[in-house]
Amino acid sequence: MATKCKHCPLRGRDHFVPMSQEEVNVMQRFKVGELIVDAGAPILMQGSNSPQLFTALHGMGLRYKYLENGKRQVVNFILPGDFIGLQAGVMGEMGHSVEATTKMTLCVFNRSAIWSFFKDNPERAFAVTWLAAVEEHFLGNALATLGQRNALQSVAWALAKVYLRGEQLNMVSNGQMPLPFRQQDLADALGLSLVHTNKTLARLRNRQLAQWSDGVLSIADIDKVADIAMMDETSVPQRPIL
Amino acid sequence: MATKCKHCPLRGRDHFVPMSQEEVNVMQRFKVGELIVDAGAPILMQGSNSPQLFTALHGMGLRYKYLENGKRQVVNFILPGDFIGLQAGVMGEMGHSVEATTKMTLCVFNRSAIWSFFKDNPERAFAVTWLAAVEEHFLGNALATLGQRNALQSVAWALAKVYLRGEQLNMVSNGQMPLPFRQQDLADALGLSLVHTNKTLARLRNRQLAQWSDGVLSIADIDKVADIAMMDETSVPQRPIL
DNA sequence: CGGTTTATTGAATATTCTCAAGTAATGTGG
DNA sequence: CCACATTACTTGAGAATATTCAATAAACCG
Repeated sequence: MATKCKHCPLRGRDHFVPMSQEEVNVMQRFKVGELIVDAGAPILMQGSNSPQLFTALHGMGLRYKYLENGKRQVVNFILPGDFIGLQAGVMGEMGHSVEATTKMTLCVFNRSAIWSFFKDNPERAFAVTWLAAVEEHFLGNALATLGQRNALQSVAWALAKVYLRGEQLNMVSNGQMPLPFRQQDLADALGLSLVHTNKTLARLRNRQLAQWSDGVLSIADIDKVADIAMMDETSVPQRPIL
Repeated sequence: MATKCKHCPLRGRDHFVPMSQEEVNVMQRFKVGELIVDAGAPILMQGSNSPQLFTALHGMGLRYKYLENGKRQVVNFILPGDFIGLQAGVMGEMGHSVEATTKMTLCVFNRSAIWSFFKDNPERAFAVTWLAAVEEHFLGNALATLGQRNALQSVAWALAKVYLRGEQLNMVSNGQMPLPFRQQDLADALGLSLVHTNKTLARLRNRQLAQWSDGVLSIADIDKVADIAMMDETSVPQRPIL
């Protein structure tokens, strides 16, 4: 029923650091099952102390948090290979919520086993830290976007970023990739209003730089978009998977 | 000359997770020296692959990154106990720069030893991951600030946040703590212009909520400030030190 | 004592937001 | 199959928030 780690659909993609046979076996032992959720389903709640950790296998989702005034900050888009629940895993409490945007398949790990996991598998422990560092790196860039880029640069940055991630995951063909989010999700990720996000997307579309409609993102010249976005790193290094 | 880990000035403070004798010994072996830098000195450069990792012992600093257009995003203020260089340590490259704002004393660790450190000391490896998760948690909140709070709420959030950190470090007395940064640093942290930051600070001052001048932050009623800031968590959990 | 940095304030400008209205696509119950 | 509700996207216009420009004051430094 559940996918075997040795047949993990993610491992083949060149974006990920290769795993030894032994590491795959370790992950297989740590994995306690597979979770399939429908679009719209909540996976983790902000403030919760979930007994489970996940790796996204298929589908897409959102990390977000709500403020008291009802405004929502989208922290990141979740794509296959993303690790979910680290904060609860080590600190005991999630700083944000996670929900599925499309139907998703998730690898399920047991939070109570994380300590023995660390003790017995230093390579895997290092991989967990690596992923945390990757996320920290991303959030620093996102912060710079909200703080220092204007709307056009922000939207260009977000689209280019997700496009580059899509490329690494072999989701891009003919300059197109699936991006099944709403404009409101992007607006909440960039701290822009829906209206302004919409108009900014229209500007990029009119300039023939990026088109995003019906859940499909299409970028003809990624370098031009990255240029508008002032992205310093248009290549993304390998990272491990769990 | 160099501070012995067993006499570390940080460990006494109740904010930090206690360390066993054995853990202290491990840190002592991992520690290769102490670095003292003057105010204004660079410590790590964005994009660099530093051979060293640090823990701040005394003094304060800044994490920041520059964009191509010359704008600067301050990612975080560095206070004693902060771990510096994790990204280079695991990914091989820093996503931001670090510089000293005051004279600083830093514990120095050897990056090349990090792997054996992980292998031989799972508890310490777990602590590193914990710190990474704490930073990720903070950055998520910072993102929500830049994205969803207005200037008054943002400034209130930043001041309350640093004040609470100061409390944990026993730096607060009589509602006052040292905060030796410039208004420009705060502005760059919140994605606001210097002028607007200045005027917003004046508003908080006039309302007798928070005063920050001559490098000293003074908050009479932290709950009121946290309230304006819509902070959900006014208590901060313990965390490990390295 | 000039030169530099930091903080402060006013005024004009620009960006972004909110409000409002309308379209298109989809789904539901009668 | 149609009327109606719902959701996502689009566009225009006025309002609010924040930026830029400019000038001044205060503190610090060599």
